[in-house]
Amino acid sequence: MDGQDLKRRMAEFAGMCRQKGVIATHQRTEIYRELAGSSKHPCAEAVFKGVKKRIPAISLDTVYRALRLFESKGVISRCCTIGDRARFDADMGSHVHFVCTRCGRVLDVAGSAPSFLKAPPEAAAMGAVESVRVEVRGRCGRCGKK
Amino acid sequence: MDGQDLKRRMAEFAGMCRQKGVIATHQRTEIYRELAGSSKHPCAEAVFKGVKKRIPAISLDTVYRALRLFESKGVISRCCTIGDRARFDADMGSHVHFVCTRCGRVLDVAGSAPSFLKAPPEAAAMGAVESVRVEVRGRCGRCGKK
DNA sequence: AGTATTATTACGATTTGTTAGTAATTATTT
DNA sequence: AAATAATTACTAACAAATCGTAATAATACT
Repeated sequence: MDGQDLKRRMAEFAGMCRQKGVIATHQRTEIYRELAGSSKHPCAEAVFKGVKKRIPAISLDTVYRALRLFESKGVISRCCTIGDRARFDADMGSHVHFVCTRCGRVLDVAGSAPSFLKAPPEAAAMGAVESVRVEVRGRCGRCGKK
Repeated sequence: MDGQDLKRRMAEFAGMCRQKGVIATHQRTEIYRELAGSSKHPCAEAVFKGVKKRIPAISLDTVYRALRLFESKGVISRCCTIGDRARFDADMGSHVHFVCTRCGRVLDVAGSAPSFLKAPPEAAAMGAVESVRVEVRGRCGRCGKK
């Protein structure tokens, strides 16, 4: 995620908020920026720490509220739970995650074939599919070297 | 899961415990049986309630400890988190889950094509893959009829 | 078999992630 | 600029999960 990408994401954020009736306050904008500017799929606490550098008076509670609001409006997604902390992702496009079972890092798998992101027909027969989540678990490169 | 299947699973459990140095105590055996005998992917509390019928004095803490131990030894897996409760699965084979976003049910998707359970090559390049988890989210048949 | 040793269980108390109530603050409307 | 509505920050609460520990059960040893 370079500066250009982030800029585009922030513009999209403003548009989504307008469209979905979410007031893009200063705090919420910075919370989103923290999430969109990171490739770490951070937990609420990590987002809080990051935003705090720019808005020292922000409260953890506001971060939780904003993340929950964003999620309910489809602006971000709760991508997985590592340990017992929920991790978030500003990228709403279909993609695969690599989750390291040792260090807990969540990495984006670039350019995954679309076949991995379609629901199998047997699942489609079970109900109305809304989304498909593919998570590859294993030991990441950094943890691999024992 | 019929009686025959459960019986086979319990035998496999004994073998896995022996192999992995886990003492198969009475409590642990019943905890595993509760999980393997259910197709509901229960949370810790639900396992506790089930086992309690057979071992009234069992404590919730013992259930948590056993589930954590089993997970760390690869005997069971924590399949997902619904609401804020972790759900568990005794089936360690690759399979797809259908998670109902309305009622929280977690259903097994039978007979999914193996292509859905293979890691994409891009992911395999990122580290040592241990498992692939596919979660289809949507409204289940029961919740579908409004 | 009986004793020593080690591991597990149950209990209670704690910790921790997350949510809720509310007064003060900020943004929006008139 | 005053009034109205929404959001924020604070504190407290809640619930899932964990930890310390004494009692208990299981294993190893002789």
